[in-house]
Amino acid sequence: MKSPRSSALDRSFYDRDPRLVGPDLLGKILVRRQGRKLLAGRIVEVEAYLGADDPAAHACSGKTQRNAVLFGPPGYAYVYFIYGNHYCLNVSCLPYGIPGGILFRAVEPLQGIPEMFKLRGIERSSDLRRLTSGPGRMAAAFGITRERDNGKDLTDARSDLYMADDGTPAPEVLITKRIGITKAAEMPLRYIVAGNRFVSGRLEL
DNA sequence: TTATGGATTAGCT
DNA sequence: GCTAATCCATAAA
Repeated sequence: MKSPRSSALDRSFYDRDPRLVGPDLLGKILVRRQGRKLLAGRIVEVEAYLGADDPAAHACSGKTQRNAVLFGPPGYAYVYFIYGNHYCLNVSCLPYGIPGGILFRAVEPLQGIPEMFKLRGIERSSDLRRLTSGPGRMAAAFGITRERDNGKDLTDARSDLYMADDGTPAPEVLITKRIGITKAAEMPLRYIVAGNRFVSGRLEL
């Protein structure tokens, strides 16, 4: 594995349609520096959210204080709080002024697993699949909050939160309908690594 | 100022 | 499978 500093995904990677960025993010690595610990997970499930054409997207009805990051330059973290309990992590796509983003739904834990269990507040003996499988769980396992991470540049390997490429070959990608939404639920904008057991949904215990 | 409902999860039936 | 928990951004007034 190359050094994390040299392997951060650059801004041009995100400066494209979310429908292209989404599948390309599968197999990449989410890196978090938590104190002296390093947390890392391989991305196995994401969803694309578009702009005005996508009724399910937060950016659908225009720019607001909350969703401003989605309208900003590509490669920045959009973190929102949902259902009174959970944070969700996205990355902005497309150039400044054009909204769009990718929601991170699940990763396969690679490094810092004991720390992740601690951040989740669950026993180390729990099913590993429940650790980072689902947007709320994943955000909690990586200690992600709106206060701490919203608006953060994910292309900066000196940051405590960024995306890395360790050179792993692109995995086989499956495309499905998005999960947990009521509007535009039929749009095929969910991308998962074929056969990976850390993908959220049906496969859980 | 108040009302509404959501890109979820855990826990129970 | 079903639902309560629980916050806050947004819209309506």
